[in-house]
Amino acid sequence: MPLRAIKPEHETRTRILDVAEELFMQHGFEATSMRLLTSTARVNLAAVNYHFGSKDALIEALFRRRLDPMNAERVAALDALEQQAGGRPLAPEQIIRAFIGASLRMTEDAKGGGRNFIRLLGRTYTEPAKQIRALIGQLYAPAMERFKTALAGALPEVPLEELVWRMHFMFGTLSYTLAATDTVQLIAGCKPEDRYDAQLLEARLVAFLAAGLLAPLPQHGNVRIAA
Amino acid sequence: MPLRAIKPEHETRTRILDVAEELFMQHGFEATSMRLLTSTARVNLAAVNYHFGSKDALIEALFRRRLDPMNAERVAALDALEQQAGGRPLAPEQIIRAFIGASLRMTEDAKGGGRNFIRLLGRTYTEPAKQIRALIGQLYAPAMERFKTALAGALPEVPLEELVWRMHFMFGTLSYTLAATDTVQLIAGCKPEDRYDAQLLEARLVAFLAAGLLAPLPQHGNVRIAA
DNA sequence: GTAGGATTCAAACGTTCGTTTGAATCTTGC
DNA sequence: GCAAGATTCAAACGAACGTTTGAATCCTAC
Repeated sequence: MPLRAIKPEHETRTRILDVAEELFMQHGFEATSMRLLTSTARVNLAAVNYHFGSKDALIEALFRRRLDPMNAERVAALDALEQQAGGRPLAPEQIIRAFIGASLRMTEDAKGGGRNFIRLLGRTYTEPAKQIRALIGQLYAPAMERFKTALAGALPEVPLEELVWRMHFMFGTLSYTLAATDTVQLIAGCKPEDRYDAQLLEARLVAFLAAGLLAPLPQHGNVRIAA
Repeated sequence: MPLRAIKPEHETRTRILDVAEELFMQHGFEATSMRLLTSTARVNLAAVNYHFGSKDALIEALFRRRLDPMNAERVAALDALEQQAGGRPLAPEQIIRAFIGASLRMTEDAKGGGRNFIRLLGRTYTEPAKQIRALIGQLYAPAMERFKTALAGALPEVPLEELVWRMHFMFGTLSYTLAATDTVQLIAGCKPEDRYDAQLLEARLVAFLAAGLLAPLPQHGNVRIAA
């Protein structure tokens, strides 16, 4: 067979994962049937159950394939920053870039399906199914802890409890921005292609988030003071 | 029938809507079957189709019931602010409070189901089904335009294109914060009851968002300058 | 009290779902 | 080149889905 160049190691598995990323992003988990998925991927209906075990296991494999490297990249970026700073405290902007950069870079990977995954991921934080949220949380936890420590060092004047909330806000801004595809156009008629000028979007996000993280502490009538 | 105090006008309709709010929030639209819904609401299986026409029409009625008053409240709050300001420009914090106040007040309505709705709404911005997103956008559009104008007046130094993105970020922060129920606990072990101290949460959100909206304009290597 | 519209009811409709099965086919190691 | 494992295939499984039906029941107005 001279035409077959190289034998793909796990061609069926990979093709299922790629198509699942796209269809789950377009229609959601529940609304994507195995029949549509397997026919789109040009594999047999039973292939998903053979290679992954079940639809749920496919979803889990899908997240693990992307999320582990992405969070590893985040932590590595943070490590590099801290090493080259040599003990000096990092600027919050640097930490923010280390965090959001991995996501933004993946949105530029339209060909490889990375963009599909990022948009799928953004909507999954609010996914109803508990097990999916639990998986996401589990895959994120180590990187989260790492960034919490880093931000606490960069923002010593922000109490830890407040910082946790601000990280939460940051997380929300990022995931919503990357996941919502058309809602933004309802706020205003922005040219859709701007969304994928990742460089400009990153600058906008960093400016907004850095200001938010560094905001003066909130004053509230409640006498509860951060410990 | 002395025991029946008052005849509820649309008891079945209302009970279906209330239960739908709760179940859709817990399990999502697709995963909530009509059989579970109607049996939980203690109505006949055919009641949804009789009173609403279909499951999709029920979803639409559910959003209309809450979203129209909520956005009307937002606009009214903004009107009141501008009237009492008498021509003087508003502070961004005031506008933010007018926008997020309606949502936060509804999260305190645990009894009436408002909290269910807010959490459901937050996850619906990224809902896969196009028709649902379109409905949400349509119901939001007038209030959005109103707040865009108000913020543009309060932030004259922010170019309109940048402002639209920052509103987008604000929207994401709010919806994610109100929708995500347990993801925050993965960032850090924050006491869950804090989430529903609406007063404290509002102060935190306003501080974060006001700083973000007022942030210095982003500098990016790209020479594209806001028009 | 009785006609007539509104509502509720149990039952069934046809469809689609995720998964399983067992044989057929391909791939690999010797 | 052949046994053995890995993979693919067509077909079917039982269950659950949203919706429809037509009779039964309730409510209201006269």
